[in-house]
Amino acid sequence: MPLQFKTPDAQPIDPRIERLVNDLIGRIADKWTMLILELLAQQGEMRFTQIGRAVEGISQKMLTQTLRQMERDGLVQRTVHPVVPPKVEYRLTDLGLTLGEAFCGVWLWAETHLDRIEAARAAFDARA
Amino acid sequence: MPLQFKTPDAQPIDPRIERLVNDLIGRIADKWTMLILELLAQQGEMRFTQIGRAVEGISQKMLTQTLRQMERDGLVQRTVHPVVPPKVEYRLTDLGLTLGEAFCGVWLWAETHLDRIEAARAAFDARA
DNA sequence: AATTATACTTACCCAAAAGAGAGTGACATG
DNA sequence: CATGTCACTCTCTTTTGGGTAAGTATAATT
Repeated sequence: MPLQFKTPDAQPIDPRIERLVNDLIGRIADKWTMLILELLAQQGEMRFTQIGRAVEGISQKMLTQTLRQMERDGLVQRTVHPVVPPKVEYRLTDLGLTLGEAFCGVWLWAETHLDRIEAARAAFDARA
Repeated sequence: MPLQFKTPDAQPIDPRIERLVNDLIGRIADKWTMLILELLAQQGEMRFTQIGRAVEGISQKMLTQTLRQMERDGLVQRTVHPVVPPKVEYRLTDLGLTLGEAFCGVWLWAETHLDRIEAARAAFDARA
């Protein structure tokens, strides 16, 4: 029988909360979500294609999908203006804004430690 | 021709940095990485199977893979004790620790706003 | 002589995620 | 009358993520 990883030997904090938080982190800690969050945090209100152009490499499908998820989670507010051609605007809710602020530290970290990471990688690859 | 998302119309901050940071975020904003980071931040040094038991649902494969990546990025230090049976210990580097701190805000946020998110979801699903 | 323990690696496979590309509706403009 | 715009949606294919199971090495235990 192979290893199984079933019974934890660390202290169980509060399994219910723990699971929910991990679940939430898993959903929010997603590349596109973080990128869009950053963008909207600094740009305010934006339209669909505007976001698409700004977030490099995202496909229409992922854009819609991510935006919908964020809307469902209460992070963005979606405003449809009933005009032709359609005009839909996205902006962070206050909940989204607070998440943006929480992520701020991560961005700063990334910017700050970019070269250390690249150096670490180079070193690692050289060793291997 | 469908939409293309090529030319940004927002101000280009510094495309090189921007790309690198996004890239980095993309690699770090991964479920397992974040979970292991959290774990090591609060537990200090841990062995392979210990981590495996503590991180619920992770398979050996993903554990090794994630740990290797983190090592490569300079986030964890891997110490092999040449004994039999093998003993390998993992701990965060100072770089890893700072990242853990940066993420701390996100965890707090998740814990704090859990119910608002669940409420938002319920409301959204009710509307649809 | 067989089993146990640890920290893996390798091979195989499947399902889910993501990308590419075309299509839609309704009006405005050339 | 054709073309373009916007915010999508739909379908198809490719890529990736990740699970399962087995194998490896070595020494101590039974």
